[in-house]
Amino acid sequence: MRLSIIWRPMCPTPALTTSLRRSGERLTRPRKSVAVLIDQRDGHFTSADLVSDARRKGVPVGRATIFRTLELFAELGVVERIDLPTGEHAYVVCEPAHHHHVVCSSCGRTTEIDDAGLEAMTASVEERTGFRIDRHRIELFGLCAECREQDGR
Amino acid sequence: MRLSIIWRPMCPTPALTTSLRRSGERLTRPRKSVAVLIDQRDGHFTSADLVSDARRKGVPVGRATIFRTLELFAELGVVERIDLPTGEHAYVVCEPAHHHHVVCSSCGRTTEIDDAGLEAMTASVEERTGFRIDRHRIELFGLCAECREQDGR
DNA sequence: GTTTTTGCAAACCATTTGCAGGGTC
DNA sequence: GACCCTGCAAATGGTTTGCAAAAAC
Repeated sequence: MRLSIIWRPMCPTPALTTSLRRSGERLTRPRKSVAVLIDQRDGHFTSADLVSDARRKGVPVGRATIFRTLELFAELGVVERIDLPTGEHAYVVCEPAHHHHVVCSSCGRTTEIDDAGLEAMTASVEERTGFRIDRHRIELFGLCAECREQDGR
Repeated sequence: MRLSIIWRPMCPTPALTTSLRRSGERLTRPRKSVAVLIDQRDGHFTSADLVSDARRKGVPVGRATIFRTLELFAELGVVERIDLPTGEHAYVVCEPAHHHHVVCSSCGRTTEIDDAGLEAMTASVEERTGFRIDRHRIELFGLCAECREQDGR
């Protein structure tokens, strides 16, 4: 006798899946699976992380689909691709509106920050350089409060 | 009769080569060649750019050496690796001290900017998030004055 | 029923590495 | 002369792609 195990996706946090619905993208099972895998992550993650998560948990999603779904989520603005200081590419979940992150170098957890004086900064740069700034990449790295406490610093 | 053409490096802008001398690194001909290739560039460039420049100009430098030399220059702080909005990796020449760039999306030229209110920004973020920031990546993209003028905007 | 998405494997591309020979100090 | 650097070609690792089968609308 042979048991076939059907993997059933848990209900993912709405943010990722509703963004699909709202944008008219098809809500397929593999995409839901990727959403679940992302939700089960804490902090930033790489595409390779998701691939191995999927394998380990027996979630039936192909490598290519994970890449394609991450790209899609990035287009929708619900995840963002960031570049770690090491040069690795990683992703973080985020609100479509905000786009700056503080990343903990120890545990990898991220916090979103709002403007935080960016407006003033770009205005100052525009004035002094003659550039007109239209996009930016700002990533801050450091230790979060919890990791600082654990490390006793 | 067969003419063999010996490629002689032009004298590169001091910054790159003196940084080698000063740090005790060997001043080899391939490294000088890479320095020249970089000097002949305007704006940011990729490793692939240098490889094709070298091939086109008949400069005898191996691909691996270009990568190794770029890594070395980056360690010395005379070039910096940046990540373009497209996700491509590129390099820009820079002063060892400053580390923020404004990159023109049209012509690729970069301008270095000093602090520009960053201190205030990180202080504000530290206070509000509990993180202690120890490194950051800040890249601003936009149109430089010249390109704006040409485009009539 | 039409159109989109998936999964696989192969292709691809930038980057790294091992190693023997050559250059620099 | 000792040690470092170079070049080649092969290995690598992440990401993309072509295509037929499967799923979503």
